[in-house]
Amino acid sequence: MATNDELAKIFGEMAEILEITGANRFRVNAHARVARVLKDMTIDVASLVDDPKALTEIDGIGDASAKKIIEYVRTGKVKEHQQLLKEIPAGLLDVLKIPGLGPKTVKLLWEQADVTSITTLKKAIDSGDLEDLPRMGAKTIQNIKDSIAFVAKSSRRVRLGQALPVAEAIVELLRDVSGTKQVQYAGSLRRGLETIGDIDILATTTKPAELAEAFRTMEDVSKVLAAGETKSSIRLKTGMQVDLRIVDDAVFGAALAYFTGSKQHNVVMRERAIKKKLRLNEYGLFPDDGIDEPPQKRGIRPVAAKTEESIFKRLGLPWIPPEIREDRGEFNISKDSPPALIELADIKAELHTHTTDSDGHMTIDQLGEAAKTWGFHTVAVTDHSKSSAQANGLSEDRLRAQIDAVHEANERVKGITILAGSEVDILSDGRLDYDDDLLAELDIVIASPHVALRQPTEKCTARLLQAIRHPLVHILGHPTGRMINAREGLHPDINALVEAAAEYNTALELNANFYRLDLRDIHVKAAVDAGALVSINTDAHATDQFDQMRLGVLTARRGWLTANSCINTWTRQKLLKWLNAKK
DNA sequence: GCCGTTTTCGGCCCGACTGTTTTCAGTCG
Repeated sequence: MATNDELAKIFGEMAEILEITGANRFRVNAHARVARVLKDMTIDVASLVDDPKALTEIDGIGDASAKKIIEYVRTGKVKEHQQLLKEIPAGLLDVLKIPGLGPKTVKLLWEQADVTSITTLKKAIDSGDLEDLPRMGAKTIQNIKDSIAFVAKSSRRVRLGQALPVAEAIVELLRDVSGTKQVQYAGSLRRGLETIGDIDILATTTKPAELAEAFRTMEDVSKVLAAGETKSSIRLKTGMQVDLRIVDDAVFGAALAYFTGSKQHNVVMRERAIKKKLRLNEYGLFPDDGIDEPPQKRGIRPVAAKTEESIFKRLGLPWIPPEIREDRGEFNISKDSPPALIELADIKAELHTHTTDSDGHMTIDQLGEAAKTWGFHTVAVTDHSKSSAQANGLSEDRLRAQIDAVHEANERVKGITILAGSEVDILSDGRLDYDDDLLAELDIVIASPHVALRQPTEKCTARLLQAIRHPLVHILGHPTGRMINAREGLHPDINALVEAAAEYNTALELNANFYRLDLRDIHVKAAVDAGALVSINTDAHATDQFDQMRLGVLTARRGWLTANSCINTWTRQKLLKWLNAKK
């Protein structure tokens, strides 16, 4: 979906430039919203340009944006975007990305100190030119210096699987501080986003000063960024930022909803409140009496605050799971029958693992025993195929020997079914790495792309479709091959894949490894909408990696997946029947 | 620039913290 990404970038840049040049802030927001909508779409926006009505029917895209989208698809550029780019030096957009510097300050730096890039900003700081500017004291200048150094060192968002254990450790630590009542992480982490910008933690306590102090003096803190009465903010030595909010126990629900976000979801929540003559903030849902001063400061009692449920209910909504609070349709779900999103406890089988026969670190028996401790009824051995030489992929003879070994292990390891399978490479032309005769001997076949991960959309879509349509393939493994923060991977036409998957009864894998999470959330949603089956697997190479299943489940929930559409939740009988239908 | 269970025009979400000010602008989430 290259067009969507390109256009999202263009609209994002337009929003940023408009912000710096001081345009109407609602116009700025409108552009930023179009960028977000385009990024979230799985349909190629280029396929809609022949029908302008289809474009403007999308929430957030009006006549003006539709015209620009059509212009881009037809001509490869947007005139207004080009004109805006000429209005500011290109390097100024990098300056805007420095934490603490917003559009107002960037404009000031540019107009009054000739700052046009991070390089010229550094020079301006060193020369002392900034000191004469309004609101530029020694502390502000030092903060800018620190932020530049920070951005240069680590501007990346942290992967979910790395942030989650850190947050859990901090929550545990704070829970043990005297006076603490409730502690929970919120923000993008609670929503299960694939990467996390910073960790938000919410707490209630009878001793706020002690809790804040304990937080700011934790072992791995490198810098205290803020130290207020209710908000503390720190940076860890790893570069991750963590915010702690201390709130009153009686308004924990309101605060939790507020700090869980997403920002877009919250905006819609507050707008809904206003329509009902109410006012929503992190202290609760209040009657709106038209007075500007915040109601909680005037002693007005909220109509809902203690729990998230009470707030949703008062706004005429069911409790919405955090993972789908993205303003991607969650406000349309039925109050009486909200979707029953999949849960970790629903998972009864792990269908993608590697043993010491290829590049894994566990034997078949160890794999079986480990899977049992997770309460699974079935686990599949799916080592790499011969082309994956770097991963010690199995030759035909070695695979045949492994099939026998799996059957023998099944006799030894009681209480679980171990399947003989393979993660067979999808070669660059769409053929599989083993002949059909051998694949037919396996209990389960996962076909995955490992090479040629830069193929253009058309070519890789055809390649993956060939695998989906193959009569012996059960699961398309990690369909895009992306590695979060490291490798783009393929950009196939996801809608074509999910439709074919539904038609050919082939499951699409949601690989739960925290580097992959592939399918990603919006791809899962596309699969759900198309009625395709999904298989969540850890791709475990060692017994301690089964734990990553929860990351896969979080991502699946973000894609609105329910248990019955996930083959890993099925009973052994149902699963084996489905697998055998393809032999 | 977008949108409509009071609207095709007139609105468009809310509060904490910092660093600078001497009552508040700017940024962030």
